[in-house]
Amino acid sequence: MGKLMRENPDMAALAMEKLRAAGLRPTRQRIELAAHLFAGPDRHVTAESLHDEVVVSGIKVSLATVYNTLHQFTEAGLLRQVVVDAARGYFDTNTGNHQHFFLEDEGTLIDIPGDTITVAGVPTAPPGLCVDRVDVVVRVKRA
Amino acid sequence: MGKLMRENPDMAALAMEKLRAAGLRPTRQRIELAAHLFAGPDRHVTAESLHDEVVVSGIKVSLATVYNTLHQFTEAGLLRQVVVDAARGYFDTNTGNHQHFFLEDEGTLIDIPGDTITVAGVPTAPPGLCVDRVDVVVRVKRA
DNA sequence: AAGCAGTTTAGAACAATTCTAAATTGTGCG
DNA sequence: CGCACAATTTAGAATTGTTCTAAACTGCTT
Ligand SMILES: [Mn+2]
Ligand SMILES: [Mn+2]
Ligand SMILES: [Zn+2]
Ligand SMILES: [Zn+2]
Repeated sequence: MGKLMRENPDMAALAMEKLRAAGLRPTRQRIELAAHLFAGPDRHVTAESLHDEVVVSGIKVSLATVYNTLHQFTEAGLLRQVVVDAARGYFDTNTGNHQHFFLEDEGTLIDIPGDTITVAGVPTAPPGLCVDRVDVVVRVKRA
Repeated sequence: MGKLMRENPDMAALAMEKLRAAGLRPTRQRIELAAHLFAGPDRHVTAESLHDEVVVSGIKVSLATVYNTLHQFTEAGLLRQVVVDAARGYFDTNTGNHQHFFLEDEGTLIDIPGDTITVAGVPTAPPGLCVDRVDVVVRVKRA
C-alpha cells in the first residue's frame, strides 16, 4: 500500500483539483503534500513530522518547501494553525469550528467536535479590536 | 521614580520575603526580578522583555539568569506560563484562574477575570489521562 | 575570615523557523 | 512540440528563542 502519488493517480488528481481551486500551481511537491494531508481523515502535523513522512514515502521535498507549503495552504484556507506549545507550530487539516485536547507528555492533539464545548461570557474586545477566534485547549496529562 | 532596589528598601524587603517563603535564596538578581514582577499590578512578561527592563533599570543580569529565574518562580508557584504564540513564551504573575485576550498584532496579553468566561461540556479526558487545565484564548485583531 | 553549596554568567550549543540567491520546473505560446 | 519566463524549489546560511556547560562568584553558616 504505497503512498506515492505516481502509484495513486486518483489521489493525485484530487490533490491537483484542490490546489487549482486554491489558486496554487500543482507542483510535484505540493501534490504529494496535499495528498498526505487531505487524502485521509483530519490530522495535525508539524512541519518536521510531515517532512519526515513525505520523505519516507519516496518523494524529494525540502524542509523549506514544507514550511512554504504549509503557510500557503493556511493562507488559502486549506489548513489552520494551532498554538499549544511554545516551541513548535502545529497545522490542522480540520479548519471548521472545533477544539483540542493537548497531550502534554506526547505532544499530540486530539480533536473535540465543535458542538461539544460551549464558551459563554466572552467579553467584548477592547476598543478598536475585534474577536478573531476563541480557542479552547484542554491540556491533559498522565493520570 | 527609580526602579532600582537599592533605592527602594521596602520593595527589596518584600521581594526577599517572597523569595524566602518560596525557598529561593534571595540573590541580587532574584530580588530585582521579583521586585519588577510583583511590586505592581499583575503582568505578562517575556524573558527578553523582562531582561531589557531590568537591565535598563541598572542591575546587571544575564539573559540566562532571567530564564532560570522565570522557571524557578514558575516551579515555586509564583508565576505561570501562558502559551499563545508558537514563537515566544510568556509568563504571568497572575497564577489564579483567569483567561486571556491575545492581541495578535501587538503580541500583548490582557487578563479576563476568572469568573467572566464559562466553559461547559468539556469531555472526559482520554483513558489514562486527566485534565490538567482548560485554557481559553480570545484572539483579537484590529477591527 | 574561610569554606562551600548555590547561583550567575559568557559563550557555545540547540531547535524551530525564515531568508537568500541560484537552480529547476510548470505553463502558455508560437 | 519546444522556448521563454514567471513561479517554485532548494541548499545552506541566517535568525530567533531557549537551553546547556563549565568556570567564576556570592550568600550563608560557622
Ligand atoms: Mn502581584
Ligand atoms: Mn524557536
Ligand atoms: Zn484539530
Ligand atoms: Zn494573565
